[in-house]
Amino acid sequence: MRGRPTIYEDSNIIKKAQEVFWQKGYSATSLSDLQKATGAGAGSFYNTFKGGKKEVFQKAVQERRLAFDEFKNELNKSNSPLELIKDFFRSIAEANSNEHLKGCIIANTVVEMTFIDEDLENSAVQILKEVEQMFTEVIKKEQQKGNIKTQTSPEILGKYLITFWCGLNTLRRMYPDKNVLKDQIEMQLAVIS
Amino acid sequence: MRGRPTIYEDSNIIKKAQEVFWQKGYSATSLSDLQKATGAGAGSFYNTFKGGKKEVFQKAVQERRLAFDEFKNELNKSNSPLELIKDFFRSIAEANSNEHLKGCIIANTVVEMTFIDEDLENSAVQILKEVEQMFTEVIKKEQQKGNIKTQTSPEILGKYLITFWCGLNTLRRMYPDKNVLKDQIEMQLAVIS
DNA sequence: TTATTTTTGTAATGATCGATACATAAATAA
DNA sequence: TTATTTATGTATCGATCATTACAAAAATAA
Repeated sequence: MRGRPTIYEDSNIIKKAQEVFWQKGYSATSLSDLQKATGAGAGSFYNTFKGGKKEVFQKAVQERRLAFDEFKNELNKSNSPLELIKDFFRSIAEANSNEHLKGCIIANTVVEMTFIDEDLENSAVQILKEVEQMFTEVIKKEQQKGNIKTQTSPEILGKYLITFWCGLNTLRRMYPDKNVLKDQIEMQLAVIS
Repeated sequence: MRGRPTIYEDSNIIKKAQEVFWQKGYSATSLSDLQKATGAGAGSFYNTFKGGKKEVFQKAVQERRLAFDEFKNELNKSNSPLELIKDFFRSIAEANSNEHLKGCIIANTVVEMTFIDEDLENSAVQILKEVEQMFTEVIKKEQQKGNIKTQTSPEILGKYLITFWCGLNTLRRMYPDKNVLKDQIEMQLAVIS
């Protein structure tokens, strides 16, 4: 392959940019912020991402979806998928204060981008709906197996969990405290049993 | 009183500015946006609000708190405060699509401002905590009266309701649909009974 | 009337915004 | 070596940012 070798790998730029976007959101993050965080100058940045700031944000969001896909794979292999979901929620309480304050980049994006950028808004909403559907499917199966007593429909329970996830996204900022969150998460998960 | 008469009333500027902030958030709202929305030019704007954009945002948020105070007063006069709270949540489903997409300006602010402006973040968090406390107090009283069977502590149930409120803030954007939201709200309120 | 006070409208400020232009560096292909 | 290709660093773009400066407008007080 010809040409000067790349020193700023795409994936690394996205990773570093994601950290800034996650904390500051889309609008409040400047190109200058991204250049400082990634080390890449404007030349490299726009050579790699013709779509500029928006393209990098999209890719940072999509990168986050990969983590979700991975979790979904684990769910499919698991014998107790509901317990895996519950443990995922429980693990949130164990995060450090900075992670609490950052919250979920997808949920943050839905709140921030509604009247700002339709594309970014839609792709974030889409991901949340996929997560919701994952919840719903697991609940449906577990209900059929008799592992869940509640007769509430899996659709409503799935929406209950995604609503909880989004609510937790704010509660964590109000109380970035392990003990508070732990009790709260346990109480809310008890609804699905 | 001396001097040229005011044609842009403070309260009116705040009201108009609030509408823009509510939709677009703090960072994405420009002074130009505010001037278009309020009609007031830079002269009037900075003559009235020395603190500029931030001061107006603060006042727009505090104005919203008044609505909360009013509700709190109604709660204190009510014989069935819990039902009043539940009806408040139920009324959310009846909002129009634009209102769903706007969500709650206080909850939005907590998500947006975390790493951006400590003052604005803190005042929004403060308001949510006061709402939570209102929930908690009502639940405590109703439990003592025997109107709530659940033995879960009022503190956890209060946090449950504020978490629901914040979760609903995102769910409404995913599904700005009366029927979806109605069922969801009813299910979540059933936990407090 | 004249002086004083306050609000308003407009022009300008310097800073920063996201993005582009372009020369140079650094590799491979011919 | 020389030509070609790609990435990088830097200068700069016009636009917009939040804010300030300032003169004119419009009222009351003297």
